[in-house]
Amino acid sequence: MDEAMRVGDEETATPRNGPRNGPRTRAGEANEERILDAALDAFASRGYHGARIDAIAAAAGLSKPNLLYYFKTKDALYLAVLRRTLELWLEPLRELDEARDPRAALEAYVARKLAYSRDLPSASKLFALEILQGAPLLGRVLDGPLKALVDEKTAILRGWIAAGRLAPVDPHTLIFAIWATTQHYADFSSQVAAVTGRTLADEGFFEETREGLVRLLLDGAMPRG
Amino acid sequence: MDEAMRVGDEETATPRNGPRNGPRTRAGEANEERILDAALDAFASRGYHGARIDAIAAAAGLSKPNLLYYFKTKDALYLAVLRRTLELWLEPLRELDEARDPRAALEAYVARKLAYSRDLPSASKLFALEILQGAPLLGRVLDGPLKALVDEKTAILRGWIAAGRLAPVDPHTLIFAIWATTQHYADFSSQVAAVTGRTLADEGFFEETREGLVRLLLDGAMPRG
DNA sequence: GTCTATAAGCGGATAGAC
DNA sequence: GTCTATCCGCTTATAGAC
Repeated sequence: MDEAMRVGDEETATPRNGPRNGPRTRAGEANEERILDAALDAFASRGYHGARIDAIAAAAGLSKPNLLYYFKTKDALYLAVLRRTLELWLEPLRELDEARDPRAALEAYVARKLAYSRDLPSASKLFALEILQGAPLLGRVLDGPLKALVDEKTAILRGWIAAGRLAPVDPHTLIFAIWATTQHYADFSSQVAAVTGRTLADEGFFEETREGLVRLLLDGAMPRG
Repeated sequence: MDEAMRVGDEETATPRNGPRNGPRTRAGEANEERILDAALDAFASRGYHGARIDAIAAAAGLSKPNLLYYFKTKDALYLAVLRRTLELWLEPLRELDEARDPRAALEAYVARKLAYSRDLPSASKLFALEILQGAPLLGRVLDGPLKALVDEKTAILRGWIAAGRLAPVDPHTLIFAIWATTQHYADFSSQVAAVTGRTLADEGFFEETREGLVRLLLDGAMPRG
């Protein structure tokens, strides 16, 4: 993997996510989308090195050379997948709203993140794999935009704590706990399925889990009173 | 990767973890240990396909053919690493003790798991990678020994709930939440470091995190009273 | 047990016709 | 834009001397 070009380096990156800058047809656009979808699944379930471009091409209904017409290298394809998924990944935290009631705001955030784990498990796994391996390509996103966003939101949490509207929990610990618990159901779905026999696709399990996480994170496991 | 032989299939597996059944010297034992240590780091940080056996050999201070004298194939080496780490991984949950006070027992479990994330981050990452990719080799461990262990412990939690010593939280949700939050600091250490600037190796951060997780999981984020 | 040298095969990437 | 055929480097694994 060419680590010289990272996701954060928008200047040095290909201007468009796509492979070429010239004119493109609607059929070409559609192919690109299908390739990116197939690549997301492949990279998420097998990792960068484990993914095979001929398998991605087959899943997208193209030949291997034809895929490489759209994305010149495996690296470029991986980068394009990462970029396309990035905004989606950062977005839920952005919605954490100072103006709302703390309980309602945190409940909504947990629900949003858990729905993301249900609806886009491959995206969650892709970022998990990338970060697990030291975030070679996402590094600058983590200590740039992500850190800035987290700083902004921890300030909101601190304000709530100062106002007595939130218990004096460490804001980073709380945010990490919400990420970890909700993403767990996507990233470790095979383990969750092995232990419980259920997945988030099961609507009842989703609702029980959402309710259970909210109760646990907001009210704790010890009896109140 | 040869998926025909899984970690759970002890019958069909090599009798010893090592490569040969015959006599082995103390130097040979030491080499095996060094290989397994190097292999754990490599597989955890680069994944099965990304790990290179010549790099593992170099890290262990041997030539590549010499490593292959100890472990005939890359697959056998990966399997041996997974087996050696398995017991260590299952052990903390075993210690969750019905006889103890629920609060003390859960505090101890969180502390144990967090210390594991600090002391053996590669082991945590290795299992995370394996489970993330669908647990091709650990599958039978998850729905066998792990499920049995979890069933046993959820029964304890249910007992505590029935006795009013624990709030009515779903036992699976609680166990998953403890796993997810504590393992997060090992598996996503690069993200934690990017956002907070600290790691569990920092004793102050470890203690704050342990305290913070215990407070959050046991007492919740909302003010009591 | 350990090495140097080499075989064997896979998988990313290219050539070039259509 | 899409394909068939092919190249070539890289990595696992083996041969065989020491």
